Amino acid sequence: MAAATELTVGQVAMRSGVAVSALHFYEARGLIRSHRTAGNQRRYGRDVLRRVAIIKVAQEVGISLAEIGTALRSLPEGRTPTREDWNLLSTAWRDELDQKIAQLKKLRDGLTDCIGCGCMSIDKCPLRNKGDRLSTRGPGARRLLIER
Amino acid sequence: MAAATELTVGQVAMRSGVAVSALHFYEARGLIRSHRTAGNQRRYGRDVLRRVAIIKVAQEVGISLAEIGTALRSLPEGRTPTREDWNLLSTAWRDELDQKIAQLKKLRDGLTDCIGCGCMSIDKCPLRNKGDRLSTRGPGARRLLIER
DNA sequence: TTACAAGCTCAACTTAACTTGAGGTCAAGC
DNA sequence: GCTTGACCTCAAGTTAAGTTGAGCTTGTAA
Repeated sequence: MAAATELTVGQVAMRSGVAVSALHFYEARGLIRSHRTAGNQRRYGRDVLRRVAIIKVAQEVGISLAEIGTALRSLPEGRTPTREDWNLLSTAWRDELDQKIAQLKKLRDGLTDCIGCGCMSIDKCPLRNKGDRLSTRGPGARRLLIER
Repeated sequence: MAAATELTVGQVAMRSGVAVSALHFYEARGLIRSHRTAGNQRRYGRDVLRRVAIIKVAQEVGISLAEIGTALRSLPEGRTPTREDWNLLSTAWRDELDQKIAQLKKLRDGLTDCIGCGCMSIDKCPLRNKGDRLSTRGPGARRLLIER
């Protein structure tokens, strides 16, 4: 057994709780990186664990992998994320979360107001006409809960 | 021009703001209904506008079409939704919304606590280990923001 | 040295919610 | 009577985030 510093995909999967296939996928998307052994197998530095942790947290916040990738790649020199970097990212993501919460609250309040009114008029219901339209932009599936 | 009571798909699309193809789609999913002219074209009663309005509001709340369909079909006798029905649905959906908001708040508070700590330890970070795991259940795409 | 687990690649499948396109019909004005 | 726009059906495409499987290679423990 070599120095305990290098991890195989299986080990990373185990320790991070994400599937091997997901790690392959993240790598293809440029979210994590590995080098290869002579036999073409992936080996990861320990920093990959922190990266994966960041990815998972960001996903729970509702950030897409594409955005996460952009954020990670925008770190100066593409270096391993430090405490400082994490501060920046988590602050930004917390702000996004705050916005989403605010949006949902607005919607809930509208819904609360509307209970009992039963109007649901296409033209007059405040729920339907107020606020930025989410839909109607380009093809493909819609973002399920909220657009930015 | 016949009595102004019957609407064509195009008219419903216009007045409701959803695409004709989406209306076809909703009909295939059993969310709305139509009858056909001699020439096999769809004609809708005005109640379709209220139904579509309900669908759109529910979607903004983050309810899936499948759940919306179930809710609509569970209305006694499949009748046109009344004020009463709308009350029931909107109350239930508001509660769901409340839960989602609460969940996001928990996440945000965790994120806030973690800012500055920079730990991101897979094993120790409270953000990573606390709370119900969302992922890891069955194949296919994950619900983007929140599982129920 | 021989199993057998763990890796590798690449293509295809999954879900949700629609959209797009092809190929053909219906209706209404000129 | 013909052209034009609105309709119709059905199949296939789109996005996100992975998973699943086939077919083949590595690595390691007995």
